[in-house]
Amino acid sequence: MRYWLMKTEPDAFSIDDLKRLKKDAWSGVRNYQARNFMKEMRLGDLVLFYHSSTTPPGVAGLAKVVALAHPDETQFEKKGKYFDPKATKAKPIWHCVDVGFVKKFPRLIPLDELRGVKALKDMVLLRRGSRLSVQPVTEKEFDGIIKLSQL
DNA sequence: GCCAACGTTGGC
DNA sequence: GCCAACGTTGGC
Repeated sequence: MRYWLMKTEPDAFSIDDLKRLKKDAWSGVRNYQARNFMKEMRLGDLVLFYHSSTTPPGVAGLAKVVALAHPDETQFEKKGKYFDPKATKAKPIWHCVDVGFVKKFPRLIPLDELRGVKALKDMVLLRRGSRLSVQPVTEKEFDGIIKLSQL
C-alpha cells in the first residue's frame, strides 16, 4: 500500500463534491510527472485530498484509489479545456485514476501547520516551489497527517 | 540539444 | 493581483 497527495482547487472540485459523487475520475492532469505517479497507483492506495488556492490551503480529507490509471477522456474533448490535439484514442497521452471518497477531516489541516511538524519536514508538498499536483507521501508523513486531523 | 520566451501553478 | 518557481515550446 502506498500513499499519495493530490491537489485540487475546491472551486473546481472539492472534498464535498467527492463525498456527493462517491467517486470520480481524476481527469485534467497535464503534467508528465503527475501522470506517471498516477500510473504507479494501485487499488486501495490512500490519497490525501489537498485544497489549493484557498485561505488557508491545506489537507481537507482522505480518498482512495478505486480504479487504476486509464485514458483521461478529457484529452479527446475538442471543445474542452483539457483537449490535447496530439492525443488519439489509439495512442492516448494522458491517464488518470478514479478516486473514491473515504472521509472529510473534522477540520482542514492548514499548510502552515504542516510546515511546523518535524515528521513532515521532507514532504514533497513543503519543498520550495513544489507545484506537483500528484505527489507520493511516505507512510510516516501519512501517519503524521492522520494524527493531526484528529487533534 | 540549447535556451529564451512563454504559460501555469499556487502561496501570499 | 503579484510573482517566484518551473515545465513546455519552438527557433536555431
